[in-house]
Amino acid sequence: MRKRIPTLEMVASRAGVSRATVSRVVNGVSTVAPEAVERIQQAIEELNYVPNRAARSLASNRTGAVALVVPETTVKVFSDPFFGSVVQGIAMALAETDYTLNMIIESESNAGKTRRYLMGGNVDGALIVSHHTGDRSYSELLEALPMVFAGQPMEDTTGATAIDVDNVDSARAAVDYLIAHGRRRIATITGPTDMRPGIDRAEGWRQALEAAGLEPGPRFAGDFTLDGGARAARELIDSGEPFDAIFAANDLMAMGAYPVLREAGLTIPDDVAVIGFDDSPASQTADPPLTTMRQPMIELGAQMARQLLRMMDGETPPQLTVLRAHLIERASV
Amino acid sequence: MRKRIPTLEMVASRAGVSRATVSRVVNGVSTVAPEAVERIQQAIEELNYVPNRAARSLASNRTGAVALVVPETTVKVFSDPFFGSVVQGIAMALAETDYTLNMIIESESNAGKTRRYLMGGNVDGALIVSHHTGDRSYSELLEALPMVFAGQPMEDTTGATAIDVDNVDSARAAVDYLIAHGRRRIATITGPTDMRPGIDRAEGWRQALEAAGLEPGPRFAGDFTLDGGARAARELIDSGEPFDAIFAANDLMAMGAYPVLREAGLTIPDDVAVIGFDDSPASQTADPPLTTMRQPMIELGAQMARQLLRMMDGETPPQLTVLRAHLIERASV
DNA sequence: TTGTAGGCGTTATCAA
DNA sequence: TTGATAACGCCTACAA
Repeated sequence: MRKRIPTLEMVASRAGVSRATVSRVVNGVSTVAPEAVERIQQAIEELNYVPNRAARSLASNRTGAVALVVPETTVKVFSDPFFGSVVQGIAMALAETDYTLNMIIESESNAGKTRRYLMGGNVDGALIVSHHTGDRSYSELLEALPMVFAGQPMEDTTGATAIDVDNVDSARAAVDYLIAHGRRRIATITGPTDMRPGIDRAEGWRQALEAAGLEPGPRFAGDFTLDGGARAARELIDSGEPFDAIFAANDLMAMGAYPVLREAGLTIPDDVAVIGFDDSPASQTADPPLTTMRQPMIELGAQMARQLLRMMDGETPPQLTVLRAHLIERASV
Repeated sequence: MRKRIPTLEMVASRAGVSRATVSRVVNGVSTVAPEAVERIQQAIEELNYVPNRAARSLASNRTGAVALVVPETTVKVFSDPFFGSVVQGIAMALAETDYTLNMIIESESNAGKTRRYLMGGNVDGALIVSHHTGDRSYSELLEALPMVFAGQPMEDTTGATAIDVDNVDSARAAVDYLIAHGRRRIATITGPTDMRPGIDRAEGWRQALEAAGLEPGPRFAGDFTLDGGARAARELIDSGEPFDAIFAANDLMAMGAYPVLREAGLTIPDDVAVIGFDDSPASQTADPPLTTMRQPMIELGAQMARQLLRMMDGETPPQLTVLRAHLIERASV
């Protein structure tokens, strides 16, 4: 039989005070006699008392919980360093508080479930690491619950608070680096053109070339996958256009290009420099190790959490906070 | 101002019945007149009613939540495909139920927090993806809360239910594969000898050789890192012992051995076959792509969740469930 | 500084 | 098949 869980009531009677006073001590209200505090704390200790969250939540109308909304597709690529690090940042920032993280997986099959959960008074706020961000289902929620998004939504969801990495700027930095290393015919393998990072990184590439007075190099579309990168690289080579560097919109595509370049008799970085984006784990073990842009994912997660904490405190934080990726120099440039 | 959240009471009055009846409908109790059900459901629809979890939990003494306990160190290597996939499996299995996943990060700084959380009636059960499994802090909890562990604890925590991969068996399968491909002098690079997987995989290697009537090949200790693998490979070569294959206890070490072998003038797989363990992402992009054993992590997560569900239903599931890794054939053998 | 008492939204036990 | 009604454990005016 499970032992009976101690209640406030039990602590009170043991300490010889009322429940109200115990409640005050538990919640750190200062208007309690030091001596009483002492007695009560001892009773708590002895009984091993832990406040019941449900009761507390019911009475106070606050839950002490935060929702972490993840799309199922992200879970599928859970090993995606992006997501993992963001969660790490969130978790770390939250660990210092008393908030609990409720992870909720969004999928086709439970579309309404997420909404119900968020509306059902289960959490005090929500962190959305989802790509469906533009969904109007969220816009209703926005007025009901403090929410912070990872990544700027495609559609300009009004009023949404988001933390994002400046993809344009970061891509430009990557291309600038290639230019600084003497490359002049810089090709790009882009991401899908219906995803923000895909678009923005291509734009950064374009801007960098323009700013340097170079003519735009060849450009081929990938899909953020290894195979997509290989395919794009092949097209690039078949096109016959000259190039001495490739800016790939992510590491996977960059590494997909590696064997294709090699088969074409090109060596990296002598004949062609390659730079990626993401600093994914495999980029380190690639041969040669891939130079890439690392996004401050942990920081992004931490910022999300901090913003949300502020919002739950009643503050109105900035709509959009932009972070910047930084270069990881390895041997592919 | 936030709109007032609809309550059971409101639904009841709108439908012209008592709260009790509404509660019955919400909870799917069948003893309600079809006509009443109809009216009530409509009222729920119109008001957009969602049951308040805290109140429900308080009254029913069940939370509808499950804790997912992760050690901070795991979060640090969150991109660890192991963890990600396990979570994915858990999430998927739980998505079909009404349980919510409460992720809780264990760290030095909040040691007691986890315990308090689990004891505080916050969840109906816990899934532990932690390596501190042997800690006695858990053994107390075991009697208070249904818990399922990922991976068999080193110390035989009594009464703990765990799902694990059979490392001995899986390692043996890997080595059998090498043997089937004609290798006869099979070396191993082991993991740390104070970790279960390290020990067990080495044991599987030994057993496979013994069963095939081969004499044990050279054996060197690594530490599951890239560098450790390289170091061990160097020792192996320097030892002068002949070998035509290496079984590395994980992919990272296998890939760490690659450049060392190459420098020694050995080609893979012609001169020496290499097989890893884990099917980590980088193993695909390695050159040559690494043949490896993939652990059924998603399945493991799903099993954990299912076992826990059973336990929360009052059943007593098996103490230990063992899964088996399967071979991913690539080009390194 | 402390205690009293009402209420938070559900569930569950009885009667009816 | 339904409805009162009493918990559930805690918070929070309000009074003392």
